[in-house]
Amino acid sequence: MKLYNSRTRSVEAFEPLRSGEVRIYVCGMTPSAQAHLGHARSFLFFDVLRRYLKHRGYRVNYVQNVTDIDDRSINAAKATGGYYHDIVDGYYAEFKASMRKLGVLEYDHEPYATNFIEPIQAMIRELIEGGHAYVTQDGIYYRVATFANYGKLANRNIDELESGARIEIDEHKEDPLDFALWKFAKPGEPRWPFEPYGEGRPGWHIECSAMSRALLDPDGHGFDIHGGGADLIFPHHENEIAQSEPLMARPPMANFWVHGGLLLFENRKMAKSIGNFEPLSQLLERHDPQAIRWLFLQTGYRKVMNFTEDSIGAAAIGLARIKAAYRNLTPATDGEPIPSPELDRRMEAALDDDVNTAAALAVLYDVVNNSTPSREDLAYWLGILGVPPNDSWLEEPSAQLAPDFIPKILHELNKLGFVIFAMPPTAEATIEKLIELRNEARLKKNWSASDKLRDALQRCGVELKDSKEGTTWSVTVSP
RNA sequence: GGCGACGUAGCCAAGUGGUAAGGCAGGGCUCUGCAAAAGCCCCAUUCGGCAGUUCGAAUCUGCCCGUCGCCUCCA
Repeated sequence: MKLYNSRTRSVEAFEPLRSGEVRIYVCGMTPSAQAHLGHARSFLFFDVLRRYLKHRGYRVNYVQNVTDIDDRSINAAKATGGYYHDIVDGYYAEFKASMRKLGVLEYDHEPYATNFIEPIQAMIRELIEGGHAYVTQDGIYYRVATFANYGKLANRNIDELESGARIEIDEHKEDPLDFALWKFAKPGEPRWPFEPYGEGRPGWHIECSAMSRALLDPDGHGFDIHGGGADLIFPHHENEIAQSEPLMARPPMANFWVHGGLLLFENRKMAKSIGNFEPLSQLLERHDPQAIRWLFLQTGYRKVMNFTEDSIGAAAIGLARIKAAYRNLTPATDGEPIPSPELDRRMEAALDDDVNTAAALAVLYDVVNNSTPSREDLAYWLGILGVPPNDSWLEEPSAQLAPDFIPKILHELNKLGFVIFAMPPTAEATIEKLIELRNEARLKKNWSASDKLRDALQRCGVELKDSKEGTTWSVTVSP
C-alpha cells in the first residue's frame, strides 16, 4: 500500500521494517481538559489505518500515550485545591468512554508519562552525556544547536525560527529554540527525584521519545509509523526527533511520519486552548457515533475539514442507506469467501492509495446500488472501516415512543371526535387498536377517517406503513 | 515576516496529464386509495481567475484573488 510520509513529503510504498509486523506510535491525549471532535477525527483515522493494516495481514503493535502530567492540570489542581492526577483521570476516563462509543479499538499499549519516569530520566542523562542537554536553574534543556537536522521534518531552518518573534524569551536558556526536558518543581508541584539534578517533572516532548523507545524500539533501529495531528509537527515531533535520533544506532526514529489534517469549527481551528469546541462526550449524546465516523470517512484524512452540524446529518442519512441495503441483503452461502475477491480488489485499490476512505465509501455505495454482495461481505468491509453492522442494523430504524404518548393520542382523538371504548392499557396495544380501526375504515373506503387516524398517530410520533402484508408502525426517527 | 495546505455542482467531497467518483439536497418515476418506506432514473461541456507548457490540463508552470493552518500549549 501507499502512504503519505511527512518525513519525505511524498506518497511512498509502505513496507514494515520487520517482516509482518507494524509498530505504530501515536501521540495521544493530554487529559487536562475535555476531548473534542478534532481529537476524535485524528484517532478515528489511526483506528482505520490499524484495521486496514490488519486486513493486509500485518501484526500491528499500536501505542498511544497519555500525557498525564502538564502545566494545565497542575494549575487546575492549584486552583481547585485538588490533586492533579484526579483531574487527569477524570478527563481521560471521559475520553476513553467516547472512544469506545466511536468504536475505536483498544490500544495495545497505553503508556502514562508518569509511569515512565525512569526511562525518561535515563534518556535525559544520555543527552546530557552526549552534550545535547544542559542544566539551568529552572530545568534541563535540550541544546538544539547540537542537532544538525533540527527543522527538517517541519521544513524550517533554524535562522527563520530564530527570527520569529513568537519564541519565548528565557534568560536561562542558551538559545530561544532550546526546550525543556525536565522542569524543576516549584513549591506544591508534583515531583519525582532526579539525582543529581533535582526534583521535578518531565517536559512534554521527552515522554514520547522515551516511551516509543521503551515500547517499540529498544534497539534504536527505528519503528514504522509515528502519527499525530498536523499541529504536532512543530515543535512536538521535531523535538522528539532531536531527542531520539542522536541516541539511535540507526535513525530515523520513525520510517513514516503520518499526520492527520485538523478539524475546523466555524472555520477556526477546533482547540481547547481557544475555547472553540464542543466537548466530544456532549456531541456523542446528540449524534450516532457511527454517523460521525462515516462523516470523517468521506473526507481525505490529510485535508483540513470544516465541521458543521448539517454535515453529520447528511452523513447519517447516507449511512442509513447502507444500513437499509444491508438489511435487504441475504447472508452468505456455505463456502462463499469473505471477503469476496471482487469487493476485496476494489476496496484494496481504494485503501491502498493512502487510505482513500472516500473512494472506499464510493465503492460500497456502488456495490450496494448495482449488485448484491452477501451480508457478511459488506459487513467485513464496514468492519475494516470501523463501522461494523450490529443487531440494530437488521431492525427498521426505531426510536422510543414518547413517554406521554397515551395522553397525547387521546387528546388527538378527542379533537377529531373519535370515541374509543375499552382503550387498551399500553401504548403498543393502543396503536394496534387504532390500526385495526383504521383498517376497518379503509375497508369501507372511508379514506377521510382512515387518514385522520394516521395523521393523529403521525402527530404523536408514530408512522404507519401499509404494505401487502398489512400495516406496520414505527416511531418517527428524528436524525 | 517565514513555512505550508486548500479553493471541484445549492452543500460536503474523490480525483495529481487522457477527457469530472460518491454522499446530501433537489426533480421525475415505480409501488400505493392517498401516504410512508424502499427501489429506479435525472442532476458540473466543467474544476477560484488570467496567462503558459502539451496532441491533450481540474491535474504541470507562472502570476493574481480568496480561505485556513503552523511558526507558542494543542489531535
